[in-house]
Order: sequence, then structure tokens, then C-alpha cells
Amino acid sequence: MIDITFPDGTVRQYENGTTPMAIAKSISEGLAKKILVCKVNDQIWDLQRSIYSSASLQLFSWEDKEGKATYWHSSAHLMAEALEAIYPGVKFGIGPALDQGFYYDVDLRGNTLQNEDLVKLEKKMLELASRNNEYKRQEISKEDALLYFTEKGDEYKVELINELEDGTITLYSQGNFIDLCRGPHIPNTGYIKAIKLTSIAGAYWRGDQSRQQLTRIYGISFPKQKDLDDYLLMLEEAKKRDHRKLGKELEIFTFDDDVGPGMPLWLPNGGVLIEQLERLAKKTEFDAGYHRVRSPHVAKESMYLKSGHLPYYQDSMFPPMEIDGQKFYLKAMNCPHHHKIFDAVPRSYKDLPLRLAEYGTCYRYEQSGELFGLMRVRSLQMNDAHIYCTREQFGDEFRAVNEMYLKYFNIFGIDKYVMRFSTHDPAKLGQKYIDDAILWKETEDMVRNVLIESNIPYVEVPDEAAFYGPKIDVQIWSAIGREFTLATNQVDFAQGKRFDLKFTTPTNDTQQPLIIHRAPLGTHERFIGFLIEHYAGNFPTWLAPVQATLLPISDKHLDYAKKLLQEFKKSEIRCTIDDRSEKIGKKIRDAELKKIPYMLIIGDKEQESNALSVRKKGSGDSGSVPASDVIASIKAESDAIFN
RNA sequence: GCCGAUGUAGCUCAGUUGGCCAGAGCUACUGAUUUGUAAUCAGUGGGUCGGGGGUUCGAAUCCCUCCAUCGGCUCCA
Repeated sequence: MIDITFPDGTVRQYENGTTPMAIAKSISEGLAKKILVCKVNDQIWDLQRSIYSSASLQLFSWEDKEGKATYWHSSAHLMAEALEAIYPGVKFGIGPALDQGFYYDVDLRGNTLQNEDLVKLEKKMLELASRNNEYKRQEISKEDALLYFTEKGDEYKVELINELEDGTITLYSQGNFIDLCRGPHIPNTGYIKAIKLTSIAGAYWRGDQSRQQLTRIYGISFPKQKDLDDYLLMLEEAKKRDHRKLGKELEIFTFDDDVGPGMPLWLPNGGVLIEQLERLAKKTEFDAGYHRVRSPHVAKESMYLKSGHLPYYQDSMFPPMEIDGQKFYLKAMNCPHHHKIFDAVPRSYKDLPLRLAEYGTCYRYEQSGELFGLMRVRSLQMNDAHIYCTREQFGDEFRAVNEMYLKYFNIFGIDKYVMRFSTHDPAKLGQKYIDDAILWKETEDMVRNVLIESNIPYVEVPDEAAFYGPKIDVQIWSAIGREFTLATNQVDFAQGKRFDLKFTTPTNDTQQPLIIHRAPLGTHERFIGFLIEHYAGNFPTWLAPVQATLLPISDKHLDYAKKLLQEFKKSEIRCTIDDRSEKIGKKIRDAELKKIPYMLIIGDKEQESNALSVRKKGSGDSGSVPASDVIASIKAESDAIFN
């Protein structure tokens, strides 16, 4: 007999060699039906695999992320089986589970897949699933595994096996399909009830651009058709928030063939968003003691040689233009310019911390395949600033920057994000990283402490720091689930040296400042792209391109409406008037579609009493209000953020 | 940059196997209507069918090429 310890601490005795599935059945049939996979002594484990010694046991169902991951991984195997059935001789790369679904990389040996083929593949998968074939675990020697896959002619698997440690290797099979796999898997294919293969894409073998490109097939599967339907519905809803779609509909930005890829044109509505964001940033930065500076869009090669950017980032910059025998580059970052501004006059410790801010315009040559709406562009404007400070001031400055981030997140109601804290690898000092072990330790500790003190959830990513210091990136997701860095906050103790920046200390020595790069609002492009999706186009009043629209019931009320429009404009409210001779229902519908926060209806009643009938977007008619009150309240609502 | 797909009016889309002046709805404009909380009616305008080249008596439709976009990969200071 062996002892099995459950997560709640209870211990029960079972026969030696029992399986997790048998244990589950002994507890209840319902539980046994629900579970997909388990953990035995912290090792993820198949339900039918025997246990030969006392152990702890944790069971996972579809509700757990371990359950879902296993389910999708097994689905990937099922897809591979279907592929092999339809296209004999295909070779397989890897087929893991994702956060949402799974994929398999395959070498179709010259065959191409069309979307129609995916439907065929789905059908085949469902057919194979309905056979309830068991996922069977099998341990074999490395030699036998190599022999099997070499005979099968699957060089990808052979490559993978060669990299595994010597000893036993596990294979999993279901039906006629055998795959190299660590496992575990769900009990049988019958658990997979609903399948949707979502897309086909190219993917380099092992993510290496120089190697064979395989076909990656993405899919997702569910235990119930209803779950799949819900998922597809959710995707449809997400698409409606897509900033590329809303940006066009709401006339915020556009791209034009003649202007060039990745270079957005901001329409007047987008212009308002930019103005408002800058207004917020400038106010916030003024209050925090920043100075505004300005720098040109072009700079000489020598500066980027000095900054050290050129050797590393030339590929990401537009090629140089030559004038008077000199090379000039479009600027891809603002830091060197700001360093030059720091260096323009002699600095004393009394000037520090010196905070230089600029909504700087940059140009980056992003690869053509990487462009993505407003989220990844070639011309961009950054909410940039550089803080020059002493080591003693660093902690306070970094903390203040962090508080600014949180203030913004609060204003915009941003709660779905992850802070990535990137640190260095001490083994790579002097190679990938500036060789100053003490400063690395000091600054990383300080950054970590600030995060902990502020109670901010974060993930620490070793060996991802910039060459000049640790950094924090704020990761967000677009409506279609792609991940982006929204904002960045970086410590820099290298550029000061490269530019020979210095300040005079109280004891009349010279010292080098530490530098903080920070961009809490990222770039206008990415931030507005994000905001469009975040608000689904329903901007708060202070941001809304058009804050209110006057809707006269009939032409009789036009003159009064026009008079009111002037009043709104005097109060700097962005207001329009719908002077078409349409019915009020139509005017309201159009205003709703334009997502204007306030619809102000004017009929006889309102005209007589100098009032407006207020209809707030989304909440319907809220009755007649004196016109001056409406103006005052909209004004107050849109200014509150700046006070 | 790589793999795959797509490109028809301002927007969303139809256009059968190549064949009369390329269509619809919405938008815009004009007129009628004068309307009370999500679509009044009628008329009109609007297209180098992404660009270029080719095959053909004839191309939106077939072929080549370039451009752009979309889904991924790679990259991301």
C-alpha cells in the first residue's frame, strides 16, 4: 500500500501501482469524468500512469490552466495525426499548447494549405477524436527513438532527440500516430469535442531565420461546442474593438500609399486626442519639475557613433542622407539630443536632478512584415524625458517616475498590464552589459524595492536589461491579443560616460550623472492605438474628439442651436451641430455611432426655457437642463483631469 | 526580410466557367418633408476594378511583376 496526500492535507491509502484516474474514481465518478491531468510530487503526470510509491497528488480539470494546457497539447497531437492521415509523409517540428489553443509546425514537403483545407482537417480531427483512442505513454531508449524517427525520415524530431540527455525518452501514441513527447496527455481523444483551426502561418524551424520555414497551423479546441461558440463570439467582439477598424470609422487616423507604410496621418479627431494627451503630459511633467526642450529630426552620424547606437541599431534606422560630404540620420531616439542639451552649459550639483522632457518625433525602420496599425509604425512621437541625477537622488527620482506611471494608469483605468523588470546576467558583464557590478547591483536593488514598496505586481526577466542598465517595461495586449510594450522606464549609467557628461560637486570635483530614460505614455501612436481599444472608441469626455453635439428637432430650432454652439465654443467645449433636416431619431443614431458623449436635443420646450434635453451616450434621455448648467458641467467634467 | 492570404465607389460587400456602357446598401450632394430620443421619402453624383506589363477578337476575371494590407515567423534601442 502507498500513502497518497491530497492538496488539503488528507492522506489516504491505495494499492501500490494504482493510477490517479483510479484514485479519482474512488472519490467520485463525477470527479473522474472532469479531470484531465494531474501532478504527482510536483511532476505533471498522466492520469493512467501508475504510482509506485507514496506521493502527493493534485488533480486538474478544464478549469485549471494545467488542464487546459494538456488538453490543447493533446489536441495538437490529434491535429498531427489528422495531417499524417491526409498528407502521408509530412514531417513534424514542434506542437505545443498556447495560452489560447495550440499549434503544430509541419513540413508539408511542398504541399500548401488553403483555408478550405483547414475545414477538411477539422473534420478529420473530429472523426479521429470520436474513436476515443487512448494517448499511450511509452518509454524507449534514445537509440531506439533515433532509429524510429530516422526511418520515418523526420529529421526535425531526430534533431530534437539528439539534443536530449541520454537515457529514456518518452513517446506518446494515439491511433496510428506516434510522436516524441514529454507529455502528459489527456486520457483519450474522445475528450476533444469541438475544434477550430484558426490560421496558417510560416514559422522558422527553431525560430531561426536562416533555417527551414515550416507551416504553422494554429487551432483551438473545447470539451463543449458551446465553449467554442462563446470563444468565436468573443473573437468577433474583440475585432470590433480593433483600433484599425475603429480608427477608420471614427476618423482618427489613416494610412496612404503615397505617404508610405507605417506612417500614419492623423485626422482632426486624432489631432484632438494628441492635443489632449500632450496637455495632460505637459501639466503632469510641469508639476513634477520637468523642463521642456526641443530637438531637430535629423542629426549627424558622429552623434550616433558617440552614443553607441549606430553600430547596434543601424539596421533599425532609416539609411543616412549625405549632405556636404557628411552623413545625416533621421533620429530614432531622443536621448543623444537631450544629453547634448545637458552638456550645453556647465552643470552644478545645484542643477540636479535635471529633468528634460520632449514629445520627440522619431523614425525607425521597422521591417515591413512587422508593421501593425498604430501599434508598430515607422514614424512616432514619444512621451520622452531624461532625468539626470546623482546616485543619492536616484531612488527618489525613480520612485517619482513610477508614481507618475501609476497616476496615469489610474486616470485611464488601465489595470490589465504586466510590469517586466529586466535585469542583467552577471556572467555577461563587460560583454552584453556595462562592466560595473556595483552599480548594477545598486540600481537593480533600488528598482526592485520601488516595485515592492509600491505593491506593483511584476515579473523579473533575467538577462533582458538594456546594455546601459536595468529597465521596467509595461506590457499590454491589443484587442486581437498581440503583446506590446506600452511604456518604458530605464536606468542608464553608460551614456553619461560616452557623452562625458559631468557636473560640479559641492567639493568642487566633477562627477557623472546617472540617467533615467522614461516614457510613461509610450508613443502617441501606440498609446492612442491602445486607448482606442481600451475604450472601444468610447472616449471619456475630456479626450473625446467631439464632446457634445446639438441636435435640433426641426429647422425651427436651428437659430437657437447656433446661438448655443457659440456659448459652447466660448467655454472651449468641442461641440458640433447636426443641421440636417433629418428626424431626431436619425440624428441620435448617427451621434451614437460617432460615440459622442453628450447629445443635446433642442425642441420647442428647450427653446422656450433656454434649456437642453441631455442624452448621455449609452444611458439615454436624462431630461431637460438649463443650457448654462450643461455647459458648466461638461466644462467641469473635461477640465477635472487637468486640475 | 520570410511563409501564406487578400486588394472592386468614401465605407461594407456582389460580380457565375473571360463576353452587352461594372452592381447593391450605407455615406455624400440636391429636393421634398419640419419631425421629441438609435435609420422619412425621392433624385443625383461617385470606380485608372491596387500600379505596371503580358496572353486574348475581348480581362475585374488568366499569367508575370511591383506596391500595400491582413495572419504569423524573425526582429523590437
